[in-house]
Amino acid sequence: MKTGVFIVDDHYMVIEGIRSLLQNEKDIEWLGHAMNVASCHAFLKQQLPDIILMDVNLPDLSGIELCKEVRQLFPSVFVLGLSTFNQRPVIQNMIDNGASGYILKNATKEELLDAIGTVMKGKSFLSFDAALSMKDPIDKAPLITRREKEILQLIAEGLTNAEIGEKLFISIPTVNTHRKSLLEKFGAKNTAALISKASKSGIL
Amino acid sequence: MKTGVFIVDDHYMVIEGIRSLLQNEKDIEWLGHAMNVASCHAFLKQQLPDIILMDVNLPDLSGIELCKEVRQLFPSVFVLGLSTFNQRPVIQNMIDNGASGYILKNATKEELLDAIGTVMKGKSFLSFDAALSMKDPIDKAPLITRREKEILQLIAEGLTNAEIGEKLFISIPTVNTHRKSLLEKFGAKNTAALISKASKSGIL
DNA sequence: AGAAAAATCATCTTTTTTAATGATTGTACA
DNA sequence: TGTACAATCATTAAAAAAGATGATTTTTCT
Repeated sequence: MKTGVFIVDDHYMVIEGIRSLLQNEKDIEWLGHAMNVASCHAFLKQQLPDIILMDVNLPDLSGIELCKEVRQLFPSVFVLGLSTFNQRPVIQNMIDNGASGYILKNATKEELLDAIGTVMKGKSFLSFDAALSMKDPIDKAPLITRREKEILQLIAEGLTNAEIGEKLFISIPTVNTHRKSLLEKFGAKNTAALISKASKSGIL
Repeated sequence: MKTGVFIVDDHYMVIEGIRSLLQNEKDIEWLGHAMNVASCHAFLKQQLPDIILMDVNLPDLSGIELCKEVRQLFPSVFVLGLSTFNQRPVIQNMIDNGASGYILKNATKEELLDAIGTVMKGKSFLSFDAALSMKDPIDKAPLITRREKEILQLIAEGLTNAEIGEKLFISIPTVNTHRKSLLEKFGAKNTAALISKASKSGIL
């Protein structure tokens, strides 16, 4: 019984790379690819793969949503995230939404096969170890609340506390409180460092 | 006479994808790949390719530097940048440093061959058209000076004007002047917006 | 060599952020 | 059902950034 593999990624060369890696594998059947959410939907109406390799950031921006949907509609279909580095928060988000793990785009053929095998056994595959062993510094994003995120985004847009307060119908001191907890949670000395770290960690 | 192609990219799957796309081309000889600047250097000591496909952001962070070096040391070697979207400023930087153009990682086989052919004729290949037709909003980065960039980075790290002045041996008003021209060039209302825009445009 | 751009410094005012403390009201969850 | 935690508001003060103007010295490029 072959494992049906489908891939969703907006980079043709990555699709081609994975296809090339998997094409001679006896246990794997290449079902095709989609380069956006819409065509992935279209495919799933026709046929269900065993596993979907899914880029964590698609042009539609809703890779996380897609993962959630797939897992809800078709619980038998496993999702394995495909990512580059410094996308830890996005990956976490994807796993929270039902992905069975993720694999880095610079993984070797062996790692890829290992990941597919592991996931098909119902286990999860995380290559955090590989990521951690890289020198690339991964700023892990702190957990922030809905309100804090909302305010963080407005700060990044350049609004002052007064403007944010007006927009959200809250007082300036309140905005300030959230701002301070953001600074603390991110370990940032000031707004500049805050926005910089938030950007790097993928929240913005 | 075959065209010798070498690739520098930190994503194994992209390397594999391009190899797979090019392997049956009669006019192209696959010379190998490097996943970082160091091993690219090592290769160039042994053999000179006709064209190097080079990822714009390598783990060493010095893709632009590498491009510059290669073009200076070996003017006969063409460099074609490999990029994803929203990296316009980085690409521009690479072209300013001698790259003959760039191609998106979601390009088709035809586009890739076209790009290689065009570059080998000594022309430049830019897939800006393709990029522009995408809905992905590209924040084009303003041209900033070396000094401004230096200060921008220190601001992003959370240093105050006084600290920056001390570090760079310049006065606080000077730091302020640069800061203001950064705000103006980026069209940002304040530091938060500045860092946010700079991050999005890939400068940080 | 000369023009343009970059980098430097200064003064002064206003606005905004940061810090330090304290307190109340919901609400989710064990 | 009580205990975190989130979200709200307040006061006061110090630090920092932003805005306005003007000027000099280097670099860089043509």
